[in-house]
Order: sequence, then structure tokens, then C-alpha cells
Amino acid sequence: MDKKTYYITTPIYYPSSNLHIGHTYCTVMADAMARFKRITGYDVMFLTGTDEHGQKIQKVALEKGITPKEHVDEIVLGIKALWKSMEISYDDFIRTTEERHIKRVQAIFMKMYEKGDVYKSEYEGWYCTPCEAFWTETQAKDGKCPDCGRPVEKAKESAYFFRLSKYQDRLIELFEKNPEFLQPDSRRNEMLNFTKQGLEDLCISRSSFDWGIPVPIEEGHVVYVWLDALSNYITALGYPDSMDKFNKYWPCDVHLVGKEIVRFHSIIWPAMLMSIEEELPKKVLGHGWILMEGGKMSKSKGNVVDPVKLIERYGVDALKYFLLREYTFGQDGIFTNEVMLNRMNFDLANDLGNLVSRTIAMVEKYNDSTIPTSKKPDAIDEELIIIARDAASKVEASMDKFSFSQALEEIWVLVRRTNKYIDETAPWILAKKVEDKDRLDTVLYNLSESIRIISVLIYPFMHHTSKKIREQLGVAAQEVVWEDSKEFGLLNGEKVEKMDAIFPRIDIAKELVELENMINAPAKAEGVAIKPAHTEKALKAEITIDDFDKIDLKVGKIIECRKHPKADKLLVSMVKIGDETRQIVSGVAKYYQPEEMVGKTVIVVANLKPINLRGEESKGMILFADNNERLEFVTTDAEDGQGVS
RNA sequence: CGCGGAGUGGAGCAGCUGGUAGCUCGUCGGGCUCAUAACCCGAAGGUCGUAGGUUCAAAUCCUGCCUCCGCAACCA
Repeated sequence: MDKKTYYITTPIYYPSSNLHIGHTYCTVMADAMARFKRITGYDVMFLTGTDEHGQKIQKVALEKGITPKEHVDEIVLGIKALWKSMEISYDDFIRTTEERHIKRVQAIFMKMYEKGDVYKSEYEGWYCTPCEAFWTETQAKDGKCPDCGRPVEKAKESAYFFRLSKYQDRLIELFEKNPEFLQPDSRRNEMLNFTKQGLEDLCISRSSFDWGIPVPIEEGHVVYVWLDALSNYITALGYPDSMDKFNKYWPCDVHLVGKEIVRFHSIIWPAMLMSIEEELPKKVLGHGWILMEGGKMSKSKGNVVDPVKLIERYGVDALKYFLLREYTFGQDGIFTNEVMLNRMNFDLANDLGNLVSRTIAMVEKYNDSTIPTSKKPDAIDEELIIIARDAASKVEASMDKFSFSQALEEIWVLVRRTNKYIDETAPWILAKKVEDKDRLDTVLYNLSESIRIISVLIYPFMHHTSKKIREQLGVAAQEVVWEDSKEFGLLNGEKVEKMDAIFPRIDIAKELVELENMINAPAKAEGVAIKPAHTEKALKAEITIDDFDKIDLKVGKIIECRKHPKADKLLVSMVKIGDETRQIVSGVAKYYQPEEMVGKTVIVVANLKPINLRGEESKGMILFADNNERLEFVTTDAEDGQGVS
């Protein structure tokens, strides 16, 4: 009989920039699950990949003077290198620029078109002529292009639309009748509400740029992001022209995605599948974000953590362990170096590493490096044995719920219990009396067995460590079999060999300083590199002295300040500039109280076009220094009213 | 009434299909010396944001309120 199949996916990542620990987190979870399913007897299909089309990619490539393909090839190389160093065990890596994907997306498009779910209309958005780019309402806030800052205008282009609205009722039914489909529940509620508010048809083609999959029925149009990207989950299986894998693995067991793209995976994607009349994925899981101290990780904040550096320093297993153990699935979590190092030291070095070390050392010392047989059981052994034997099923139960953290915790219950067992039985005392030799042998045997079981249990999460333990136990040659973790009593006279500590203890205080230095050192532009924290923003385009001359800077003194009555982030200041006093609104409420503003002498852009901000006029702009975390006054000792040049 | 998340011992979190409040770190005291100055035991410390409600019973379900954090609307 065929094995049960298990199909798991990560999102396909967008290679406009390098990946960070958040992507790594998601992929590591998928990998752990894939490995766990494989070892527990499933035929696993684990898919990841990259989403390589779109205007942004095209633009960046253009700026670099290379073709979009060359650009993404380079980045994909880096991503694959990262997954290699993380030892991600994907079965397939799909790139949306691959021929197999392109022709299949076109086929899917046609299916939807023939079904009558695709129609031609006009897409209206904010258009920036110099950039040749459309922006959405929110992107083009204040009527300016988010890229170049020049004004945008309403414009239309003809485009194809998918009748998403048609599937609204079926989606509502899906959320209401299958609570398992989308987890966690908070996300499901969110999507249910969103759907109930009414779905708009989805624009699925563009004609304003050409880096994409050509729409089969009209030249000059390319398939727009979601149809292209989401389809990867089935095009990778050969749909619709080479159906072997598709028939075998579809419907997908789980799409693992970040909470920010739950909407696309739980609404648009099922609707697409309904349109082409295929089964829906069994489950969409939205995980939380790893946040840095002070907010979401982002390149502009410069607080991106580089996984490669961490692997180099601590090894893949330690990093994976930390990511899986520290965070609760679906919940956001905070990343700090200290939290990470604590985990590594306490759980890995102190508990597990030290346990292996002391056990092997005792077998070496007290029984000539040979694992003895159990000769004289005692009631006190029972508790350990029961915990050891039952650990596997507890891990299985936790993994069923995607509770990686709890699964590892279950293993550590055994680790700690084993450490405790050593204290309870005190082998070093038994070793002093000849008549206690049988008892000593039993204790050593039970310890070795516990470690053997641990080596199996951690295999899906940390296979290197598993192997290291098994080498020391003398069972490295044997295949790792999950079911063996449920049996207590398999070891039989193996020779042990003490080796280097599997997790050396880290001097946390010292390490924290070094990590800090590392981050402050200039980062090299290499493969999947890190952006250092507190990096300065890239310089804007060069201007001439004439351009600068257009700006009229004045020294001003803030004489009054109050909160903006209708905006949380804004403060309204009265600024005295010589004889004149004018009102200026600043977005600094997050950093300063109105009282703190009063009395400051500041630099003001005096000839900025006045604007109305939520009902308060602002004539000019107060300059602040921005270090990505705080805004500081740009102040001077000069008298107000003076010019600045 | 924009959307969403969170408020649990000093810190970080789990528990939230209702029934003695749990884990890791930290603190204090003790034990041990096989081990990576690791390990083990014990103690102190929480009326689970707040006010009501449902219930024999609520951190756990419902309602109101307060605070914090993302995102969105305004950061000229």
C-alpha cells in the first residue's frame, strides 16, 4: 500500500531584497514539519520557491543596468544558499520565471477565462508618469509617487479582472463550516468579517509593465501578481498538463504563511481553485512575526537580523532550536540577542549538552566505555522509563497542532528528568562499592537509553545534534527510526566514545558585546547579507546648488505647542520667525510632549507650500534629525528670524 | 464607533474545548561533584488589566471600560 502523503508549502518569497530571519522562521517551521512527517512515515512533498515577476523587480534591475532575469537569478542564488546553510529539506523549489510555471499559469488563466470568471475592464489607480508605475490609494498617499516623490495622477489602463465577488458566499461558507481550514481562529474571524463586508473583483493583469507572464489572449498584458504567485502551489505539481504529482499530493495539507498574506491564501486562492474546479487546500496556517525590540523588522529601520551570521556562530541546530522553541505559533514574538543566547545556553548547553557529556563520561569511567545491561531495576527507575517511552506520542500530539514549541518542551521534560535521575541515583557513589555494581549498570543503562530516545526525538528538529549523540552512543550506524523512541531497552553493549561538547557554553555577556559590534560594523554586500542596524538611509538623487537655493531655511523659536485635536501623531506649534509667527504641524507626537517643544530654537523650511493637515494649517516644516528610532531637534544658538545657508 | 493583537508572580511567556495558576530566566537558601562553574532540591513572589454578567465553579465564556502595541487615516 502507498504511504500517506503530506504536502506542505511555504510562501514563495519575493526577491526584491534579501531574506531575513522572518523568512527563515517560516521556512524552518515548514522544514521541521516536513522532516517530522517523513520520519513518522509520510510521503512528503515540501515546496518553497520565489515569486520573481513584477514591476518592482523590473525597476530595480533597470537601475542596476541588468535584465530582470539576471537580477533575480542573482538573488535566487543567495536564497538557495541560505536554505542550503539552513539545510532546508525542500523537495522542489519553484521559480515563477520557469517555463513550467509560465505555461501552466497561462493554462490556468484560460480555464478561468473559459469559465467566464475573467472579464476585461479598466483598472484605475494613481499613475506616476516618469516611473511608469501605478500605485494604490494608500501607496500614493498625499498624491505623490512613493518611489520618486513626484506627483501622481489618476489614470486608467485596461486590465483583466477575476470575478472574486462571485465566490463570496462559498467562501463565507468555507470559513463558517470548516473552522480547521484557517488557523489560528483570530485570523479566521478576521477573514470572515472581511469577506462579509463584500469582495471586489480582482485585477489580474497589467499592461503598464511587461516583466510578467504574458496573458494568452491579449498581447501587451501580463498576469498580475496573485494569479501568478498563488498558482505556484499547483504548477509545481504539474497542473494541468502533467498530473501525476498533482493527483498524488493535491489537495495540499497545509500552506504555511505569514499573517500578512493570510488574506490572499484564504480568500483569493480558494476562489481561484473554485473557479478552476479543483479541491481546496486542507489548511492555511498564519504564523506571527518575529519583531525586533521597537517594532516590526524592516530594512528601513535597519534592525534586520542576518540568519547566516547566526549559523556561522552557533550552528544550524542551535538557531533552528531557538526559532522553534522560543515562539508561539500564530503569535508575534520579540527577538533579542539575549533571548536567543539564553535559550541556547540553558536548554542546549546546560541541559542537553551537559546531560550527554556526563552520561558518556560515566559510562567511560565506570564501565570501560561499554554500555552495560540492566541488571537490577528499582522502583525509582520507573518514572524515568515511563516519561521516556511516552515522550514520542506527546511530541506527535503537539506537532499535530503545529505547536513546535510545545513539542520541543515535551522532549526537554525528558531531558530534565534524566538529569534529575542522575542526582537521584548518584552513580558516583554506586561506583565506590563493588556490591552496587549491578545497580550502577542499571542506572548507566537507563541513562544511555534515555539519551538514545532523545536522539531520535530531536532528529526532525536537529539532525546534526542527533547524529552527534548517536556517534557518542555508538549507534550512529543504525538508521534513525521514529518508532524506536517508543521502546525502552534497545541498546545492547555498544561502545561509547566521548567527543567534543555538542553545544559549548556561551559567555553571554561577552557574546552580546561581540554581536553588537558585528552589527555596527559595515556590512558587506554579499549573497544573503545583513543590513546593519542604524544604517543611514541611502542618499537621494544628487541636486545642484540651484535646487538647494530654492529652499528657504529660517531659524525659528517654538513659542506655543499643542496636540492636534484630530490626529494622534501630530503636534501643532506656533513658531516665531523674526517678526512673523506661523503655525506648523509636525509628526512628532510619538516622541515629544507639547511642553517639550516650547522654547526650542529650530530650523524651519520657511517657503514650503502650506498645507492643511486634518483641519490644521501648516506653513512650513520643522527639521529633525532622524536615527530611525527617534527624532532629535536640529537646534541652533542663533536668533529666530535668521536665514540659514 | 477604521482593522487587528496584547494585558498572568521581578523579566519573558504558556495555559484560555471552564474545576487545585504552570514553564524558563532572575532572587534567596540548601544538596552534589559524574558533567560544559554545569546538575538536583527547597523557598519567597500572582485576588491571571478593570467592572459587571453566565455558572455549583472562570485566567479560561459574555458585556462595558482602561492601558499598551502593530497597521490604516493624517507624520510638509
